Amino acid sequence: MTKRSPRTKAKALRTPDARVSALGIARDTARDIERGVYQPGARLREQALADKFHCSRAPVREALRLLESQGSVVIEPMRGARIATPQDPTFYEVFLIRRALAGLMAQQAALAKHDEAKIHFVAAARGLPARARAAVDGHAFAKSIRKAIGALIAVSRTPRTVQLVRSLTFGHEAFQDEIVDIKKNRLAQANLWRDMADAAEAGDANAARAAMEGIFDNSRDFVAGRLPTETPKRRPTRRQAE
Amino acid sequence: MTKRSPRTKAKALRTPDARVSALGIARDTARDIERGVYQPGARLREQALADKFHCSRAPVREALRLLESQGSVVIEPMRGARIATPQDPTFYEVFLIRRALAGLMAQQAALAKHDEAKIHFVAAARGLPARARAAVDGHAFAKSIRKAIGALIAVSRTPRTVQLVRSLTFGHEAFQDEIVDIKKNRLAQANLWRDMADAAEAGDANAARAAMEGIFDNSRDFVAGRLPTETPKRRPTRRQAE
DNA sequence: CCCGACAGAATTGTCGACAATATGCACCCC
DNA sequence: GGGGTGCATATTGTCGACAATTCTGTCGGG
Repeated sequence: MTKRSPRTKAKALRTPDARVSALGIARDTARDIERGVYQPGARLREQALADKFHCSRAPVREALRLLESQGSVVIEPMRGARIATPQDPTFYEVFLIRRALAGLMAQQAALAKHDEAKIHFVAAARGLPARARAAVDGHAFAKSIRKAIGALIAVSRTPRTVQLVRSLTFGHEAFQDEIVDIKKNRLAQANLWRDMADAAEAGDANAARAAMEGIFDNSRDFVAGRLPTETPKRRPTRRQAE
Repeated sequence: MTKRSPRTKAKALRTPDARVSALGIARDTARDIERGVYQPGARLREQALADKFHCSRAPVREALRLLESQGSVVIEPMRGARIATPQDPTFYEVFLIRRALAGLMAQQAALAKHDEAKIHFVAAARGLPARARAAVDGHAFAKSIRKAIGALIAVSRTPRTVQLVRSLTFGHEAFQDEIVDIKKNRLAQANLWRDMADAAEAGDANAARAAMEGIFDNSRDFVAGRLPTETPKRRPTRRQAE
């Protein structure tokens, strides 16, 4: 007879755009960055973003701080926010860091108990070899890979690691599509994902981590061959606003 | 010609505390957290910090966002900021991340070529067991550990990783001194450092990483055994400010 | 006696405006 | 003509106030 009346009190939001808060702005802007709407190094003026989202500069500032912590934006005191540039001299080191953190995720996924998320991940990873053979180009297969990554994120339960990897992936994910564009790499990576799924189901953390690191090593062989030619080390333009 | 409006060029700082900006507040508060001024889980009310630093709430909010990105503070929407506690889900995850990144550093140290930095690191690490036996308390030994860490940083040549680990060490290094306060742990860690030095000299990256991860696992056993007695996450809704 | 609902207080989210500082441009001197 | 200097503009940092939401203490009913 206990009348469960949750304290939902008719949430009436007056603002026309109900989702224009700091978090929403950060999410939308992050998506824009991911989609390449802004050039690397482009300035993000607070007033412009405030006008775009029909709000004040305060939530925009919060959103920019959030994006900075995510790594996709760099804020310098009194000089504003800019899109982060992958022109770091530590490009290869970032690759190694991502490798280590991804290995941690695989390890945690293997240690996680068997629940629906784990079953989903194992299924997604095991299906990759078949998709690698069926896919005619790298783009379709990359989509499947991203699905498996999403399942891995869900099962590993390592939000901070995911956040860290995201902040470090900027400028690197461009290689991924190229890597799986070669059928040999595609199949090799798919098989490693399958190995990871087997290890995860068996609870073998070391094997899962080794498989994940193998995926990165497979990519590294590809990336290493084309990295040395990249050292522009100059600032092409000064004004890249908007 | 344009109109001439001569203005005062004198730089006059009106505020008595010239360095009370968001960054300064973040740094000072981070130091306070490190020194244990705030209890883990204590709330950080914006107005209280604003009063403390004689400024408005805006820079305080910026500082809190910064501290959140560093992991020493947890912010929940509409519920304010709290000092991060080991009970927070991300605490152990941060520990694992540090473990993975430290393993990467050891790995890179082993792969580095033999130069003066490597010789220095190997010597520093090999000397730890003797120092562990000679040290009468944990504090002296912790100093030797820090020296070895400095040598490892120099030889591994992973500045980005070091920066990342530094940003994640908040609230964790407090345990380190306690861990080496027990002689058994002290000796175990020293021996693992020695193993790491051996592996580094032999160029065995996997062994070096395993030794480093062993050091963290040794610490984890200590931390895990002491955590349940900390705070039982009940409902300590009393005033925990200041 | 315990559970749910209500009102008050406390705290956070957002806003518009002002002050401080960096950037860009024209001018002046060499 | 080139380089340094100073001002005008644009952008960021900060402030005080209001609105929205959550938390706390109290009251009434079963």
